[in-house]
Amino acid sequence: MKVKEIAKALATTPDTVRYYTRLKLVNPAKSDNGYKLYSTKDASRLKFILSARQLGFSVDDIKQILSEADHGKTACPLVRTLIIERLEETERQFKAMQLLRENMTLAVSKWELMEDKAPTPHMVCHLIEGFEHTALEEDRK
Amino acid sequence: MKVKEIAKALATTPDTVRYYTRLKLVNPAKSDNGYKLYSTKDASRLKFILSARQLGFSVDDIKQILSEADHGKTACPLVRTLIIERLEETERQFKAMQLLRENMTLAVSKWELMEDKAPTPHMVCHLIEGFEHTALEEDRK
DNA sequence: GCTTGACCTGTGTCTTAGACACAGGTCTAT
DNA sequence: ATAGACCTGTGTCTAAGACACAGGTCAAGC
Repeated sequence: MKVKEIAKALATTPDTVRYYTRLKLVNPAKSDNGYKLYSTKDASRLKFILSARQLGFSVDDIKQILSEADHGKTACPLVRTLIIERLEETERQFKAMQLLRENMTLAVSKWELMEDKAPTPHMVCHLIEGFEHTALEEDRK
Repeated sequence: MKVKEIAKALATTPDTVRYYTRLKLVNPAKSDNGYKLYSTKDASRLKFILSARQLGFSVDDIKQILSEADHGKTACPLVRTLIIERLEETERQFKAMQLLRENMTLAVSKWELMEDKAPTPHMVCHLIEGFEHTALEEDRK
């Protein structure tokens, strides 16, 4: 399969496939015209990479995992370590997102309340101006 | 105030303050020794920037908002547009995080179940190998 | 045989929001 | 006078691709 074909088969972009190929995470064969030819083995390797990416692993993590696996090691202990790290990181980010979402929703509803008040021109915007203070109050707690 | 002082006062880093200064989001005065001097006006401008960043606005968004405000415009309509975009984006990311979190937790518990099974050496790791399939099954739905 | 268009190649640059490095100038204290 | 802590501007680095560009290759139609 050529790059565009395999990209479509894996529901990703040719650029992404080329990127992983550049990093030598996959090593496709080359036909004599110079085109890269991806085998089904390459395909499952790419599938693995894409899955791991979805799980939040960095490309660098994946590089390590594949490297261990390529040298005959199980890679399970490494994956164990990495996934625990990832899970913690995800949890942290998730909480941050939750907070951000709350803040935004709060900000929007505040802004709706303020909307029909007379605008004070020196404020950049009631909304953020308002949020700013609440944020500071929060900080002081 | 000099850069390190104002950074501490705003609970951020000197590098961040310098970054915003480089982008001309703030324009501190300069003392004759060449040092930048941040006034309380600069401070509240920076506070605004930091708050907006916390709300998920990009630096470029903020640049636009401040530019409108600096030209005497209210900037409220712009902020209205931007915050609605941001909120949608946040919601999207939040759902993605939720899914990622689920996937990871699921993956970890699966992996714990598999742990005492005999390891099959050709697998990179049961965990991801397993996830890969469920992910694919999900995709086919 | 030739052209056109769709594909491929490698390489290089761009993005975000800062972090970090570096060479050199400046302040304060000893 | 000199050490140490600070400042300056400028340049480079990060992650994970996206995009651009110059040139090579293939299949179809004329």
